[in-house]
Amino acid sequence: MSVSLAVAASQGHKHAGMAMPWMHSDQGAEIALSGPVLHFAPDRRIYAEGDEARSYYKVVSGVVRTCQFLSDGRRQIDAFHLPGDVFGFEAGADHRLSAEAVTDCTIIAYRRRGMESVIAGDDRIARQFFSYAMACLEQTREHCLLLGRGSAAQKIGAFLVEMADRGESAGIVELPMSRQDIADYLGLTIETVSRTLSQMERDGTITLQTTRKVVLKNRQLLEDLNA
Amino acid sequence: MSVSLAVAASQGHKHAGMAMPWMHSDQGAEIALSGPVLHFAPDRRIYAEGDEARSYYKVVSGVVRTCQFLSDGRRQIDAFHLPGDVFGFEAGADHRLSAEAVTDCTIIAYRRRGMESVIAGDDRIARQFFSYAMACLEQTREHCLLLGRGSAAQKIGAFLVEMADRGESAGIVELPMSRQDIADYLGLTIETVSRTLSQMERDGTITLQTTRKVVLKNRQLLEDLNA
DNA sequence: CGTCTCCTTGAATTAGATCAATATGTGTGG
DNA sequence: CCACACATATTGATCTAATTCAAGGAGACG
Repeated sequence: MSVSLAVAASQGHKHAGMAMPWMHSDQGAEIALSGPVLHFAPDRRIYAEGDEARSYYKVVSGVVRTCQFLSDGRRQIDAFHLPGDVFGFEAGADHRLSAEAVTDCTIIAYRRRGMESVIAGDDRIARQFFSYAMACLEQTREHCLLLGRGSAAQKIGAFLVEMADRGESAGIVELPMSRQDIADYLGLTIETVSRTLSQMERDGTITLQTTRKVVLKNRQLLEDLNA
Repeated sequence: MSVSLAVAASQGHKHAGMAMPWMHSDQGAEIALSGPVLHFAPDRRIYAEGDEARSYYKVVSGVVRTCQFLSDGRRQIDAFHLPGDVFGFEAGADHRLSAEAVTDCTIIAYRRRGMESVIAGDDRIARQFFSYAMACLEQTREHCLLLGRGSAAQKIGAFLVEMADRGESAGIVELPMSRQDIADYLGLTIETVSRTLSQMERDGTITLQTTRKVVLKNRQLLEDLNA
């Protein structure tokens, strides 16, 4: 019988190092069986900024966005979370970001209490949590670099390359999110996102098979836009 | 005799919880005696992106900036580190950012080897390292929000409030860094930084006693610019 | 077939960048 | 102390990339 990762974690005896929830392991099925499984329809809120951080989550299928809202109604998307990614992991008592379903999605919740016992009880796991936090930090810094310094073309280029790297097939990028989502991730407007993609298609850098399916005709060119 | 924090850490027996290096404790003197102490003149490099991360550091006096350089010669400053702050802390083998002295400064280096033994040997310390990483993450996300969404006035306003909160005296903000540094932190040009500050002075929001000394006449107004 | 939402395109506007002087320091040597 | 040089900062005049405002299309779905 397959023991729940969350339970294994809270017991703190087992070395679950090979199957930490943020590792996109091949034992997906086992992990999928292990925790409380939740479903969300597009644009449904998973948790809000300020909610008590009782759990953290792993995406099984679909896509989740984590974001902050500003008083003027604008939104900054911090990250898109694809299957295998973990989100909602907090040091403090509350969530600092909101999380919402981008597409229909299935996620597993892990009790946070479990996490803390684990850190107290297992060095290897503690170090992995630490590494995970540092990885997030690095990713966020990369995002800062893009937001602070990039032209629209640089931002879109970097975004497409990022999505290509995270996706299955190398050349064809499926964009599960709307233009508005992309705009809010990159600090642009939907019009600029749309125009930039159109321009790239005219240049022959990409092909837009459908609005949400992009073929990278010249990936090198996209990469060269940045560094 | 006062035991070096770095040594205490590498031995991993003592509970140094109350004096973790990133906590700006009152035992500054003790800590200052404890590690290898280094001095840097303004604009001197402390380490470069890609250097092996043998140590992490704590600012004793002066100010340090951590930054990334782009191929086109531009620079994104990730953070300014004031006395008491820790920087150069990495999960991986290498530094992902460069660190440079903004002003004349004194810093303490902590052997990284120590850190790892500590994490392995002491749960409380492991958790504090984790918390530190998460705190950095939160700060970086805040920075993203500013970079992605702010107008020049919002960025400068937030920056002044941030500096005011971190500094000694509430109303008067000493800016140890150049306009170029501020520009590279906020994703602006020096001209825009200068113009925005001048405009704020004309509005009566601030007074520029000297170019590096700002009086916040109406802090509330600066805060309201953002959220 | 119509309605709704999302996306694209066009024209006008603007915030910030860029280019170009000028000014304000700040330190150095006479 | 002054005079000079050099770095840093301010200010002004354009320029431009991206936003805003305003229509149109293109799919999805009942």
